[in-house]
Amino acid sequence: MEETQEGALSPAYNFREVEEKWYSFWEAGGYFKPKADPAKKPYTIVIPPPNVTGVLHMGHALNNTVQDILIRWQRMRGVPTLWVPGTDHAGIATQNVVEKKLAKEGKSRFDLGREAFVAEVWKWREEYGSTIIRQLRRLGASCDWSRERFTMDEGLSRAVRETFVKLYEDELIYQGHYIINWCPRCRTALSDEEAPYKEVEGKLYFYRYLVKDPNLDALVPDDQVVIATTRPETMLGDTAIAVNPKDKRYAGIEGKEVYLPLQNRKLRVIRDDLIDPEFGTGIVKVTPAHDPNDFEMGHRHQLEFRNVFHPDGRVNENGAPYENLDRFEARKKILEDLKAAGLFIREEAHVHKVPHCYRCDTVVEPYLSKQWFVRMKPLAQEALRAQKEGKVKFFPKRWTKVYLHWLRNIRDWCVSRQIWWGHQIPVWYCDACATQQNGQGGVFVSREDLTQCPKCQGPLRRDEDVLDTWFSSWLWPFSTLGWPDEQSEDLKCFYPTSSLVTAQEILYFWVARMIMAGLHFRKAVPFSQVYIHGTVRADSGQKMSKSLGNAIDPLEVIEEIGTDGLRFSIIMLTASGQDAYLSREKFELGRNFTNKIWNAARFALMNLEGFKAPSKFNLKPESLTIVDRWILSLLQGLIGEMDRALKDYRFNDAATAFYHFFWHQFCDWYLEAAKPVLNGFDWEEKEKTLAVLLHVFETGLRLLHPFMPYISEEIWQRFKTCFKDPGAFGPSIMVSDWPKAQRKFSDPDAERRGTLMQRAVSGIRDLRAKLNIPHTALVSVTVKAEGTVKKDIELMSRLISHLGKLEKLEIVPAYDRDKDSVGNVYPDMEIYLRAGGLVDLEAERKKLSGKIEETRQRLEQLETRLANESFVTRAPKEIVEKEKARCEELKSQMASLRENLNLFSEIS
RNA sequence: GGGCAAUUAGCUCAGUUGGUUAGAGCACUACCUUGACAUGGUAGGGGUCAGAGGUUCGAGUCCUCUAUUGCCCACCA
Repeated sequence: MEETQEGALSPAYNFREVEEKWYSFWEAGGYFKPKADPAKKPYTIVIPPPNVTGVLHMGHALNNTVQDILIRWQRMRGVPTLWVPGTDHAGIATQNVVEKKLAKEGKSRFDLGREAFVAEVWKWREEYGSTIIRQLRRLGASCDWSRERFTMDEGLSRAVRETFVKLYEDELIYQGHYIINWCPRCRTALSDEEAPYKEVEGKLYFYRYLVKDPNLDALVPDDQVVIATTRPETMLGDTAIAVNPKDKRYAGIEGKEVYLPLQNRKLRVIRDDLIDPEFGTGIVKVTPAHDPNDFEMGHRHQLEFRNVFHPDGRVNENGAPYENLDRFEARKKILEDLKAAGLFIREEAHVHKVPHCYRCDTVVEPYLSKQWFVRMKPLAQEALRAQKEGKVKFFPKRWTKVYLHWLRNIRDWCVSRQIWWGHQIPVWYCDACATQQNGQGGVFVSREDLTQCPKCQGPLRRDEDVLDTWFSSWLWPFSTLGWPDEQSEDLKCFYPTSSLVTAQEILYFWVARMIMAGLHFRKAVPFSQVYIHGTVRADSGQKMSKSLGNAIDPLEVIEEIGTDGLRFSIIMLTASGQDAYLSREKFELGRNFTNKIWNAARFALMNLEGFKAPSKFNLKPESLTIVDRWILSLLQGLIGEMDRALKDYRFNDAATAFYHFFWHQFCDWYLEAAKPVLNGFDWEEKEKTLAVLLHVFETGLRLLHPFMPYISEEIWQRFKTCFKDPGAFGPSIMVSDWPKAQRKFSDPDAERRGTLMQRAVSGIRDLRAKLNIPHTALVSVTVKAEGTVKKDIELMSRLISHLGKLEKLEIVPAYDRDKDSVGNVYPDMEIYLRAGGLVDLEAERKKLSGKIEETRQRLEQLETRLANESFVTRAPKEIVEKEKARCEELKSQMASLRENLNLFSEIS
């Protein structure tokens, strides 16, 4: 850092250098690691592990800044603090990335084979997987990097294996045929949460099915049997048609022999409550293998399940003559053929919702296949019980209801995925033993890899599938701490963790499942508080995302204005739990504030040159001026407010409180008032002012540190040299004490008087500005005030240089204004400025009349209220007293205003 | 269809259990390069708190309804 001769800081703040310097300093000092103290309950956060494929976006920036604030705050409070970092293997996402890379080389994963492909993914992870970790450091995250975990590392793999086996033993995991969401592109199953519905403008097609005409002994189109569908291609898998049992229109329909067009297959005719007679024609084609509702009907009525698609979405042999056509090609062809056969009636525009793959946006196909499921009801029951006992608190509270609703309506979780990157399912099959125990004989679930059948020693076949990514994520709060090793020190010490900070999108995916896993495997909720912050959106209201091109890259912002500026902006702009709408310009807030702090520090250090204060602030309030007592009292209030806000996860309130205090009280008023003292020659006064200034600034830096870690450290380190015993402050601000409010400096009277002083000064400035009196021109001011007010204003007027030049300041108990005066009238003071011939009498008179009218109305309101008996008897006493006093004030104010108005009238 | 939010200054949003004259940032207007800071200072303008009713001595705040917007959930083929 370049320094001027006077020893002040260089004018421009070199955040790049500062940030790099202090982050390595902290890490080298081991401050990110928990300081063990058996007497204290630790504070722990596990990071929501970002995808290894990820790059830091604004959502991460917000999420991790919040966590870092909590961690730094608790650490400074003296609590042993642990923030566990790590990354998620992100099954499909990562596999996609590597597959894309291979595609550029003209290869597919099938060319490599499973083993080589997985090796390729690991290689990719070694090379690029640490990008986001590096970026988290750049953000200032004070994670304990020595405990960094990865959802596929050895320990976590063991946890996953243990979990699967345990669930199997508890009969909470089973294999079943089910309609699942199938992505034909990714060729894997998706959970309901991974297949969000999107509104699509489709078509509803109407066409006739066939019946057998006994007279002709031939199939003919039937005008009675007309169905409506959005997906004609699935008719290849139809095995029935259905109508509502109460639908009178189709009374005789069961008597008909109905046949499927194009394939001329006979269909059953069933009646089912599910059918809405109002929709379409009231007749539904039933495709049990390709629609979730039809699947259920299929079971109810013992229908045939006829699968007509290959896993990649092409029609299979059951769909002849459309075999090998893509599903959408088949749709076209089938419609053409229906038209050619004269069966087609019409089509309607129809907007409906269609599930899409959340990774690749392909239309998801409901697909009948064999998958592994976790039975969720019993797990949800445990979670519901825990919630009843108030074990987990959500911030903001409204998420509790959303969470409970989901738990109460929970459905089984399909955990198998047909991809290669992930935890392979620990299940082995022995074909030889398969026929025993009703076909359940050949299935072996094991903690250890099996090489031969435990029963017949024959060859085994391992289940090809891997587990859903969330199957490792839901164990994260304890798998990262050493589980399943119950003797792990970390597990004993840090589980359950304290807070979980996350976005609303993964409440079901992750938060709810973690709670269930924690309760089931560890008999304790994984964390006691969940803070759910808002989504970061672009100014337009859209979600910020790279694909929409509206993303603001946090790293670019950091390059431009520094980490502290980014952190402060994003926190101050995000109300607790509300979505944040960000644009490039909004970060100017943080940039400007950084600049302000830096310059205030330059000013302070310039003045502190050569000054040495005792490490403990030991001045007595009685020995200080009203200005000192005022700022000290505000400081105590700030500490209280920030503590309350942080406890309630109201980070923006904490940030705003600090911002307002530092800029608009400390800089605008205290530093300005300090200037004349610091430039004066009263050494005793000067020393006291410096001590207060240093104390307030240093305390402020500690309050600021969780929000803006770098600049607070940089300035704090420089301030340290201004103390007689710098060692008393410890090596770094991040391990210094979080400020505690000191009651002896809390002084409501000083605060009241301070406000009054500010008003007097502003009032005088206002008059100057209105009359356009240049700064250098002498003016004479008369203030009507008494008692301490008089003294305070005298003091303030001496201190604030921005008042401009005063010829004379008179503070008098009463004032007869003359024709050259112009005034500001407040409830507790009147300020007049003698300004030669500058006064516009007419305007002044108007202004005064307005004020009188305003005051009269308010007085009237108050008097009516006070006349109201129920107000006097029911309202709290202090409110009534206040109103009474206010009435008196207004009365005298009115009298004085009238007097002045009369004066004006006399003059003219 | 059900649920949850939101609606306050030109814009983006605060407003903790109801209690003096509803706040901030940005934008705007005027003046100011004064020895920390023009990424700044000083002062100012701008709001029938979405609408209607109700509870209360008193409502931006509580209740009901309406309107608009957003999000989540749900089996409309």
